[in-house]
Amino acid sequence: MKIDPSNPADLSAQIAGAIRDAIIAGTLIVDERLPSEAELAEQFDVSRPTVREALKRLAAQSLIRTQRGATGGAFVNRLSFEAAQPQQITTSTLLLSMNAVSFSTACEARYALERACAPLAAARRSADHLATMRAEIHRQGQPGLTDEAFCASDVAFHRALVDGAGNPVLSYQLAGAVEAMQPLMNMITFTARDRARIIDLHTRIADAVEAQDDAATAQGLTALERETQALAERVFEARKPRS
Amino acid sequence: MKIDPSNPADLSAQIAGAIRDAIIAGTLIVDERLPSEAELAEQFDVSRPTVREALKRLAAQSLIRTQRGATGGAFVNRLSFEAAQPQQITTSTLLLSMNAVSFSTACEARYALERACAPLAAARRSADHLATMRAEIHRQGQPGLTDEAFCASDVAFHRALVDGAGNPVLSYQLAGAVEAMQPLMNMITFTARDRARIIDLHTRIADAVEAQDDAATAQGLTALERETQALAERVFEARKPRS
DNA sequence: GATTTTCATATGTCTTACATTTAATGTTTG
DNA sequence: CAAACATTAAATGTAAGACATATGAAAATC
Repeated sequence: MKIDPSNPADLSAQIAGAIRDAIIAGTLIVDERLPSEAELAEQFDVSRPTVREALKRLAAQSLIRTQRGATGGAFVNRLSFEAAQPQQITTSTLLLSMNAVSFSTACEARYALERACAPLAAARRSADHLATMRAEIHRQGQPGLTDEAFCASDVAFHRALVDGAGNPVLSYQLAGAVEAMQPLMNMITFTARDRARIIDLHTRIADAVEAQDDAATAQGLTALERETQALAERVFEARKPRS
Repeated sequence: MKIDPSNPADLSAQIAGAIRDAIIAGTLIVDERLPSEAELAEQFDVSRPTVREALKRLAAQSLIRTQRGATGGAFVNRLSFEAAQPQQITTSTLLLSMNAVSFSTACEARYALERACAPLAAARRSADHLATMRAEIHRQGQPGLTDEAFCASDVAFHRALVDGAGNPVLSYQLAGAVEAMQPLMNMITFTARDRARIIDLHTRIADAVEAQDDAATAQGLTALERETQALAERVFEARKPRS
């Protein structure tokens, strides 16, 4: 692991990159302890603050954790799906909000990905996932629910569907797509009639999953996508004249 | 934006979190300049190194960039799909390698997601994407190609397929799933017969996409998934006795 | 008026120091 | 002898000050 002092890039970035590469290459194993900050500083021939900046960069990506005290130090993290998911969601959310991605594009991606889960979810759905879906449908029908709470419940419903596929890799990838839609959905106001339609489609999807009918599940999702797209179009169209 | 000195968490982590929240909430706009390190240090009542550690955390996530010089400082980044993709790929790769995700699970997720792109890719594929797919198929047939280069070409082929869907959100999400499979695929040795079968299926898929036949595209992907799963099973089975 | 020089400002880095946490070690005491 | 307590050492966390360096803008010069 070497760095180039003549490189215009920050030393801390170079050091972080070198350690990251070592982790990816398997030179550094999970739970292995890195040399102490002082030792790293000597190895790379830089000062301790510079090493610390590099370690913070890695900590921000959950690649390492640090522990104080006598047997403390920096340890290579076992990157878990649970730890990676929040970051994935944050990044996805910012990507949508900063790049003027249209509602339509994001919605298309989300439902395309969910349809990918339909066959697996239909085949493997557990009683647990079904119960969650039913519970969220029930919550969505309660009067006095704010639009925001309705959206949150919608997300929970879809995550239960995705988790029903029983594939952690799928769940991880889709968490970003599903959750990142929430801020966009929150811009929409749902009339009672809108909610009724959505709840109806949710019920149809849950029934299809319970019956292990993958085709019907996919059709339900497609219908829900159409409904959502049309609803968004109506809402955004109605707001346009104001601007 | 406030931090709690009595919080057991690192001050730099708290500061990074506060700034990150401000970016997500829209309090800090894209390309807006943050206060200088010295000013931030005063605002949060911490030292400059602590502020710097916080900024490095944010830089590691591409949320900010820094510039030296008179009009320099830390600026809120417009998070682009191009910048987010490498991180997404790194994370996905590490997730697979560190969590003992089976080849079968990762493969299932990858092909499920790709099938989600099939209808869109069939409908929108451009001459450009088709040309890339054909070129990669041709490359895969060349003699003397190493297994690693064959895998890299395979990834390029599938990325062209995904990009053909013309949805940046989909491309971003799938980049992780497709690229993260490469290290796993690299563990496989491809016989000439294996390669011929895969190239044949690739051709079938490219033909289907060109003909804008979404059903045939999905079927081709399913056949390719079966082929890949069977191949991996054979290879891993053959290696087992050794251990 | 165009070019060069100077200068102010901000980040990048180093040095030193002290605070705090934590486990291991040593010591005292019942 | 054992358990509770105090000590110590090692590591990270934080602070303060200094210097190096890059860079845009203003001032001086031709």
